[in-house]
Amino acid sequence: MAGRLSGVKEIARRANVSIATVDRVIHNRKGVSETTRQKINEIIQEIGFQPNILASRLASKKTNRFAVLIPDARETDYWKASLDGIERAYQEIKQYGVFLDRYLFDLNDKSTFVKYVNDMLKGSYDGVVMAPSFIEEAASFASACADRQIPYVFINSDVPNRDSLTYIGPHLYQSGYQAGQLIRFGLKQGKVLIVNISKEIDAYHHLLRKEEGFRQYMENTNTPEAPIRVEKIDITNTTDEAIQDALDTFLKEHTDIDAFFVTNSRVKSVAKYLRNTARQHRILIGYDLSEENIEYLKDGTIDFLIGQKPEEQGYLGVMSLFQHVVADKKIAKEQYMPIDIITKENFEFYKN
Amino acid sequence: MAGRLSGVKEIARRANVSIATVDRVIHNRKGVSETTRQKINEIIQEIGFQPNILASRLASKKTNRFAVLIPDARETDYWKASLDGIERAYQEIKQYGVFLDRYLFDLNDKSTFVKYVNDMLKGSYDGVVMAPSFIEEAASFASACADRQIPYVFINSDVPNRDSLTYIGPHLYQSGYQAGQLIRFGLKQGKVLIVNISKEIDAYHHLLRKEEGFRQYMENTNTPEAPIRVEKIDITNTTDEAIQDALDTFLKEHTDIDAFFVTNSRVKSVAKYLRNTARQHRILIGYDLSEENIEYLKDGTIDFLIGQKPEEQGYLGVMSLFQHVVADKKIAKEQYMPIDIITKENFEFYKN
DNA sequence: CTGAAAGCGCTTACAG
DNA sequence: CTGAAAGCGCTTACAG
Repeated sequence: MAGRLSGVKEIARRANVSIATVDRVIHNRKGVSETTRQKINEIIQEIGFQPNILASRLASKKTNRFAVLIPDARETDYWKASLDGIERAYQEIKQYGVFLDRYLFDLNDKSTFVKYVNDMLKGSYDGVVMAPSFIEEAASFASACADRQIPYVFINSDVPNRDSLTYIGPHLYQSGYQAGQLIRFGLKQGKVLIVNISKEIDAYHHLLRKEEGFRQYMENTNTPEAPIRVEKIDITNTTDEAIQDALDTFLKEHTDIDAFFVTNSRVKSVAKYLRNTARQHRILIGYDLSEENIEYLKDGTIDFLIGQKPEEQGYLGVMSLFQHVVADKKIAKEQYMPIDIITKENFEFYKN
Repeated sequence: MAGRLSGVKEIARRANVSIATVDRVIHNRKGVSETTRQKINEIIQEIGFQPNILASRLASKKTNRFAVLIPDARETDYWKASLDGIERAYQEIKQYGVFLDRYLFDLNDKSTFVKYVNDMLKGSYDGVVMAPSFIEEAASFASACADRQIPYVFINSDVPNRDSLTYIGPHLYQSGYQAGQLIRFGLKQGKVLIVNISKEIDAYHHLLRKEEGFRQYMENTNTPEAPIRVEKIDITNTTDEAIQDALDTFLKEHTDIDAFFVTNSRVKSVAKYLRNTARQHRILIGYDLSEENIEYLKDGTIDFLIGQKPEEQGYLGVMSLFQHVVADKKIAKEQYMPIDIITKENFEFYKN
């Protein structure tokens, strides 16, 4: 494996000490004289020693327990994909003695989030991955983790001013900015409607960041000859019926909308409306590769979907924890997902 | 790790045999009576035995040697990225006793390809990853590997009718089809020029597949009211000067081109021409996130670049070999890369 | 056909 | 502050 001239045994031989002492130095344990510590460290440098992580985990029998806290997969394709990524990561690392508990809360019931948080704090985990869907509750959970020195990772959305190990998720503002580019490329000039559909205050905050980016793009690129004007509608009753009604009412009054930017995966509801009311094609852009959204992409109602790589988020969430806790590697503070532009023509090549 | 009640020792205890015999059964080695073999297999099923791959590799000291054969990284950003991915994979698997040799041939000198192929055949490798840039030579190399029972993986481009372990790379036809969608979305109607720039017959063949996809999209979506007509130019002298001249000559005669589809990373040369001759913006789409291309994306000369994930290709090439040879996993016959749509607004979130 | 023993590279008590 | 020995779960000769 690592070769016979580069292991702890070789270091011990060169330093004229036992391998136990070498081990102490490698792991910065105390009980070694400064002299021998230095000598050993020099040799480590010299031969470029890299511990054999297989042998290390095998011998130590050390295990780690991680926990993930995300919305229940049954809710949406999005969280299903995230969980898939989590499982994929787990398959890769479980052989290293890592255990993983999954807590799947109900997005419509904040109390399940709180309950699981309490359970998790009792569980004495070595690391946590969470989707901070309920910002305040997540923030206080983060504080509790910090107090207990438990590293935690945010996926999908961030909580400001929390010292997480890393944030893994979309760059919301920039993805709105990207949507702006696509619409301008296809529309040239006219009027576009931003559609925010959400009943959750917490989530609404995220939609606004996308809206900001979108508006900024239009502002930056507008010219007097080819202006694009922006309207917006907030829909807070999220039953499908209510959404259809809200759109109908709005569009009866504003008949000159050429394009729609829906700031989340609810784009399917707008697609449904547009397909039913037909007339002619109008540009429609939204988020996420849910099955329903893809149906509307296929039939041409939706022009573009912006993908946020939920599977990758889940995978990286767990792997980042592993790299940090087990492999002692440096982790980037922010890991923004690519802003995937998905069409009828390329969606088959994106799993999520 | 795997828990004390599920290892070879436990199986041996239950079967009333030694662990050596258990090992023989696990690895289908001969020299075990049918009776004990069955008994052991039953127990393996019963307790759901999964061998500890760490311990296995550690104990066996088995090593594997892989080789990669790709164009020299100095040639282009593209192959630099591919090599990066290969190195990333290698870092992950080297601890399992895998060694990797890199053969970087000169894209402009077929003889270097042939030379390396001969070297590799002498090297008795356990697996090969190659970019079959020279189709015939690659095909005969593939045959030689097959004769020797050496699994081989094609990345970046495929060789028809060869029984590779897997193909990892773009779906050329579909990426051209995707380019068609983008141009129609922005252009609505007019005239588009396909630009093939290549002096290599082998490579030209790939460009044609993209061209086909592009043309098919236009054909499928053309209507009498909003037709898009397609012209094309092949440029086989690939010095920058010659390209500029060829474009200049062509465009003096065809002044009504509204959009350009360049079928490979040479899009930078077309961008240079368009930026220098200015007038007004015309739609320009090409391939690959090279530094130069990104410069033209940033300044607005290029509208879209289609990414082919060279880093990912390199990574998956090596990992597929590892999964097959070391971990004995099933590998999908074709692993098409996503057709990434890259813009000025999202390129920062794509490494390659 | 089968088993006892040594060993992979590292870690962990334990003894000094 | 330091070392000898046992052991992690598996594999590999070697002996019978």
